[in-house]
Amino acid sequence: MIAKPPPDRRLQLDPDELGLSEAARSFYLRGTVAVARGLIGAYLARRWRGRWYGARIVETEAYLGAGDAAAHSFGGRRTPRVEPMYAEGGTLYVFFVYGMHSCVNVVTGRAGHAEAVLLRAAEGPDGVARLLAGPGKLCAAMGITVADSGRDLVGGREVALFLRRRARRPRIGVSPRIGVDYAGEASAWPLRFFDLDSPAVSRRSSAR
DNA sequence: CACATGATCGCCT
DNA sequence: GGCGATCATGTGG
Repeated sequence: MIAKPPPDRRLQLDPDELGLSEAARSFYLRGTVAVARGLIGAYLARRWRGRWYGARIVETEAYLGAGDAAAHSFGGRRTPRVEPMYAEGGTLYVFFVYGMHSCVNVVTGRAGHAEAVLLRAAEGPDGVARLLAGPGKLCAAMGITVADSGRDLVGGREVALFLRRRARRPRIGVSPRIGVDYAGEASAWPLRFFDLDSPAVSRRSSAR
């Protein structure tokens, strides 16, 4: 049996103490851009040996499916790797790139639409932020791998997404997506969202 | 600060 | 056979 990588111990959290409640299915069934914005300030969490580990999401990108040249599902591409993108909103889509990094996405909308939100950075306790600033680093710190691809977040007992009750709306900045220069005009679409007040954003943003 | 490069391999062509 | 939804490190200004 393959051992799953543990999350960073410093990310341990108590959902009750933080005033967190799990996101319902309906959260994921709105437009992808709305979900990408709504995920700023939410907590991605993973259970490991009975305890929760997680961090507050501060940077996301929307990928808009068949019509988006930057999306893995561009043109309706449907392969075993991409298959989870076609599942119901609330499913995880994790892929492996550059021979060494995993990246985690949250699928949005109804099954068959293949849209998703890439989680690019999160904020942890002091000193851990640098570990979470970037999609590959975020996955590594959380211990998330392609073995988690296809998992359902809703009611998930291993990986879950929590919203903060009574949260103030974060101030959100917008810019083009990172690392998709090959995608023609889609590379300029304003689909990256980040918390303007977080020091943990993966790259200091130009756009304000 | 702005590039430039290497590492490393699964996936698609 | 080529390249990528990345990252760390190195160079030069």
